Amino acid sequence: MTTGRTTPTKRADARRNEQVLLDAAAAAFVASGVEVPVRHIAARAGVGVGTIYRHFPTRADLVIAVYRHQVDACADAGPTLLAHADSPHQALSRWIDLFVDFLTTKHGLAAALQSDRAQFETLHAWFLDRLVPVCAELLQACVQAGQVRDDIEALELMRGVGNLCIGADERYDARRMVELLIAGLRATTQR
Amino acid sequence: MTTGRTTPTKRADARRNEQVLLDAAAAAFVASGVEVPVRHIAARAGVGVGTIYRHFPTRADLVIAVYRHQVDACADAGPTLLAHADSPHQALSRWIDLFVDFLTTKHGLAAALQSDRAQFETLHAWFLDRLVPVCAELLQACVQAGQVRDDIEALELMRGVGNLCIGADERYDARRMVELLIAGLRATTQR
DNA sequence: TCACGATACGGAGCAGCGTTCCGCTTCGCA
DNA sequence: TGCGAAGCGGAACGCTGCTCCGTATCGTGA
Repeated sequence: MTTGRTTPTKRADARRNEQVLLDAAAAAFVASGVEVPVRHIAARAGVGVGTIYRHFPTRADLVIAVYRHQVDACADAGPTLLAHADSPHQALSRWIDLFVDFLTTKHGLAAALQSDRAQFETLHAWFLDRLVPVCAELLQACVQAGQVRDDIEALELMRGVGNLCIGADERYDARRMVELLIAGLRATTQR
Repeated sequence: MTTGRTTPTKRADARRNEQVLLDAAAAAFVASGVEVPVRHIAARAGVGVGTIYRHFPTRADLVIAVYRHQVDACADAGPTLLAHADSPHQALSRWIDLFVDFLTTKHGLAAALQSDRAQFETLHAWFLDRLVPVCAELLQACVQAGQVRDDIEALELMRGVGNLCIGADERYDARRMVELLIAGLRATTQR
């Protein structure tokens, strides 16, 4: 607006720092979970906290940036699975598997997504925006094939699956619980 | 040990304050959720925060005290339901209903139970200790009646149900998700 | 090559959290 | 009624996410 041409692109050090930050955050998330303090990430990256907040206005933006590729991959897998699976239900089931994989391998991510702390609302919203349409497409195909009851919304299913993935450990197998949920989803002739 | 008889019971003001605190906490939980700051509860009760911490060494102890009666009632309902229901599965289903009722009517309680914040671990442990045996008894009866698959632990089911109750609102009906989970629990002849 | 404005950085500081600590007050028995 | 024990209040501590601004660095036009 003011100059418009002095520095058309980000400064080299800023670009470098952004990548350093993403790497440091990813490492910190693995080491200490997604709730690791911002200060720790800054220290690991060798920068001040101010630098983090300039690149990523809020914690959630940083988490989103770190996991963006994986979430995108999960979203993209939906149509592919639908096209190649034996049945819509199999496609849905496999896609849910991918989603559960993602959530359970990221220490504390599922819990962070559902935490009612305001800082994570953006994160929550972004995940849903990105993945709900994909889930809805799969679900719709299942319903049309008569393989799944028709009174469940994609949003509801996603949130249910996400919730089930919270706090998985050796005594709580989230995948098995999700399996139960998906089994319960099947269209039932008996009632 | 030292005196042993000077003051056999708590002082009157302490007993009074404990009740005031329980009432204030219950009101604060309803008004602002279980994550309401300790300072707010203290202010509502008209006491200092120190007073809260003498009566309830940690937040979790206060939450436990507030909900103790309701949790006890839920635990007691297990055997009763089992004795009077048409089938073990019906008893289990109704008992889970009670549990879901409890969790969803307490704003944020389910989330607090699963939060990985250390302060809530005691709370989480207490809930499970109290309710898992009851659930196990119901589940066992269902399995023996051949109504439910036999490879699910009570702890796992409880945690799954608890997780599903997190963040219920007008767009996410936790009860319906739990219904799916319980439906998925049924013993299946097909595979 | 260099000067200078735009850009980016670091970290002290703020507000809010749970929890601790200790000087003061109140209770209730002897 | 005196006095030791019990209880109370709230300042203070260490932690959090996040903001703000003086300082340092970059990169371009002269």
